Amino acid sequence: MPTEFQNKIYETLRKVPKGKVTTYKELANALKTKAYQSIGTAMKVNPYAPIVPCHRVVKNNGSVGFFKGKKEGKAITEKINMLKKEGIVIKEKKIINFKEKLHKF
DNA sequence: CTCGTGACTTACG
DNA sequence: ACGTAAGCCACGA
Repeated sequence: MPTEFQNKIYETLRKVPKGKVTTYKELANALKTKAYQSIGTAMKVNPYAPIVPCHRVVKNNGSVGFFKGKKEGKAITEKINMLKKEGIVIKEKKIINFKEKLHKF
């Protein structure tokens, strides 16, 4: 059972169009909170896996961060692959033209 | 309620 | 550039 906080995150994150990404910070800013870490935690427990594009959420510096609770391994590669298919260019786990791909609410 | 943890960020040396 | 520390806030125990 997601909390209100998480619900808000998912709702906001769902608005991110395909081919775009967002950051934990922007997300937090949109929610008017500074609990950046809590956002990450919310992703980890994210029960709306396909609906909520948690793979489109990256760190503030453009790093892809993590995915599916795995800190490294092919999960990251899968994430990158998905993003690449959506038009995002990634190099060394960093997004190219990050500022252009960044979606703002 | 308090405490520890965290898919974070920013600042400092 | 890199490591460490501090800060913030939500969540589970």
